[in-house]
Amino acid sequence: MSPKEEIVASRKQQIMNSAAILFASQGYYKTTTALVAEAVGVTQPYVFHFFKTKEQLYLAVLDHAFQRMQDAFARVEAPPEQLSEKLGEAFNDLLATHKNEILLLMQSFTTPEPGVREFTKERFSLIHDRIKERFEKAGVPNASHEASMFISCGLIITLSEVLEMPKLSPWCGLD
Amino acid sequence: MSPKEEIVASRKQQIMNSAAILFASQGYYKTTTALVAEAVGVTQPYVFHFFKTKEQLYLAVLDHAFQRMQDAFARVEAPPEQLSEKLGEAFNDLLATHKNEILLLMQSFTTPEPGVREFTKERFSLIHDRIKERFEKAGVPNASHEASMFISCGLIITLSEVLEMPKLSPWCGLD
DNA sequence: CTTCATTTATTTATCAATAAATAAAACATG
DNA sequence: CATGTTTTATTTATTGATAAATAAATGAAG
Repeated sequence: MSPKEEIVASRKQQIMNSAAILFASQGYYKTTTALVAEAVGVTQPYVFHFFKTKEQLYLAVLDHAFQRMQDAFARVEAPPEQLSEKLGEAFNDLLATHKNEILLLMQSFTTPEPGVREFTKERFSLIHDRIKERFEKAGVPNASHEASMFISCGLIITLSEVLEMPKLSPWCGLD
Repeated sequence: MSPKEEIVASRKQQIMNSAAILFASQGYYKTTTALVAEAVGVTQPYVFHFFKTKEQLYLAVLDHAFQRMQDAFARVEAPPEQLSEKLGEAFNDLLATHKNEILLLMQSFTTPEPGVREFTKERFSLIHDRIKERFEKAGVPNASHEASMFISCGLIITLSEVLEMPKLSPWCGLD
């Protein structure tokens, strides 16, 4: 990558980073391309130099977030009886290091843009399948059910973060 | 209620009904006041005769949905060891009879309008407290944790409905 | 009962603001 | 100068909201 390309890549990445923060906290519709541009220190039309449409920008950010999550889970190694716990830890680490992305993807299913729906559905399906596989290979009896419960845990944690209600978090009095 | 008031009330209710359907399936921002009006067969400005702002309409619908849910849970009576199951049944019944409202309120925490956030937070807090109380009175050890898990179950069911992914539902292979 | 007045229900017309997207110009730099 | 980067200027569409007008119903008075 030549130095020139580095700058371009960094601009694009800057835009995606700012977009991730804004989309996560304000959602798809309240996040205007002008706000994203302003956060980066660039003019609004310039955003369209990197992303053909606002939706493309959103999908790019979402894709990145899903990818990071998949990788994090794939990196987990644990004996069968600790698998669930270790996957949970991986999720928590991600929540600590990339909160924006996690909140974004756990909320994305709410964005009623058809393109977003389709993409989100596909990715959630993938995540579920992968987690299920992990449980299956660990010999857990009802792997699909277990995978669903794991994801539902992610959802309630997201809810507790979004509403700033620690008491909603399932590890509230424990851990 | 005089016949005149009945007609007014029915108009208002019609608007709230149509709004519930639209808000649930298209979210807050894609649901325009014009769409709501059209669904009822009324002009767009007339909606503002009943609700001062679009947000007020949304909150009214949301309030109605939360109320119905609270009532449904309050009506549940069960021995301690069946409480969780019976509450779950109540939720499922509601999902069958008032799917729109359930989807709406389980997604509402995603709407970044400050007024909506506050309202949603307050109501989710109430729901959690009530469920927790029920578990406490039933002598369940970790009532708060149990209440959170119950709500998280509602969330994943909603996700599975919104994305039309039955395999995500925790009762997928069972029940 | 009929005529006039008053309220209630509803529409037409329109505003002001916002936001996504396009095109073309300017700027920089190797 | 030539290529890639960034801005200025502008368009077009949408949407929430307001104000004023119309129509229909109700009620009171002669």
